[in-house]
Amino acid sequence: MKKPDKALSDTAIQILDVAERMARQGGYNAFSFRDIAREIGIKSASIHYHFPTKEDLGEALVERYTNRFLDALGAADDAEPIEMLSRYVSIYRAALIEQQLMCLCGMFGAEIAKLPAPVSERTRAFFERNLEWLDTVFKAAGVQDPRKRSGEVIARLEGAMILARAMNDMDLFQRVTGDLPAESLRS
Amino acid sequence: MKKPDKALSDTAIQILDVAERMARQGGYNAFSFRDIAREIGIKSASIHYHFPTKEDLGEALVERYTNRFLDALGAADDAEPIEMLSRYVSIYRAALIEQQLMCLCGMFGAEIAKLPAPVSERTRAFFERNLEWLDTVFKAAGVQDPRKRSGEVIARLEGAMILARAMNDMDLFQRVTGDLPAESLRS
DNA sequence: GATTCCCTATCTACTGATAGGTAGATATAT
DNA sequence: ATATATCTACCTATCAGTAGATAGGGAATC
Repeated sequence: MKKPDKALSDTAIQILDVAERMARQGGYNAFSFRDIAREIGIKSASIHYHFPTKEDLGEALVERYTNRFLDALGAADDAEPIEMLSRYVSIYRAALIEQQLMCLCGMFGAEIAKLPAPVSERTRAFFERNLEWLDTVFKAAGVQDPRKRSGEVIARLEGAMILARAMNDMDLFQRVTGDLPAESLRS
Repeated sequence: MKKPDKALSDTAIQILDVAERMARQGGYNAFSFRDIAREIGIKSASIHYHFPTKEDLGEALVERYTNRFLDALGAADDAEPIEMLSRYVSIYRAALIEQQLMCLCGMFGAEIAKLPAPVSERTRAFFERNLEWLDTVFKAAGVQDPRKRSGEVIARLEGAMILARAMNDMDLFQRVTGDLPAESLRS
């Protein structure tokens, strides 16, 4: 029997979906209550019922994104390190290629100096938990300085998303990250 | 005898300086004519005299940033590849550590889907010229698939800036990019 | 030498649009 | 009756952008 902390209403989910897409296209200042409301066919005042302030909405956005991300990753010891790293890369690739969107936390990470504190803290937590997950994988693989490797992996993936989108060349993401799993396990 | 295309007035330079800092902190929507004007002690209407629209200001921002960046890089064959790559990394490091700012084009690259076309085009041109510069270095070093290596270098540096800022841990940038010059020249 | 004209650069005052946010009425369903 | 969810109507602040007045400095003309 599942017992979610708070069950989100359909409307709340719609709001999050639309806001997430807008945020992942243009950043924290690129989604507005009015735009979201217009797209899902309600009034902007109604959004405040579900998310009292924009800060709250931003927090909920990062929270859901982080949970989904970690869910998709699964346990860091589910399989061999090389396979776990391939899975890690494929999640970024899917976001870029299939959704045609930037990573939400990559976007917010770039803007972090101007985000409301609760949002920036959750963004930091996203990266912290990703680093920990990767650390576990690299430790299992017996590499030196796992934290360094973990940072390299995240940096290359976030940077590759930006570069591929800026160059409007999604193949570039594949070229830049294709060998990442094997390379990052080299001693 | 130097003959600059257009000499920028002191005020125009001040506007660009303030706008660049704001943009590199929070993105394209994080600088406003009013904020810039307030900081340099003029009225926002006066900014329109120097830069008619925000789009024009954004373009000028990326243009100046790109020119300065390429100037700092110098010719790609100035020295040995390993030295040129070290120089490349050090320019990013200086921006992050000394200025405490994100790369302007890394920021705009993330937001590229929502930028005015002239700004996004110039942002793309920044990366194109950076890739070309790195290609030249890697070709001189005789590595295979220079474009792939160039993409990896840019991706790792832009991503490392985001990660270090998000984690509020500037040493992380150093750890993630410290070996980059030597590593990227390995066959 | 004084006057006229023009260019640069700024100002005041304004516009219409949009931002996030609030109060309170209303409808629906349990 | 109460809780949920939405609405209308409004607020203040800010956004980019415009029109037109003003001031100062040359340079050319008288």
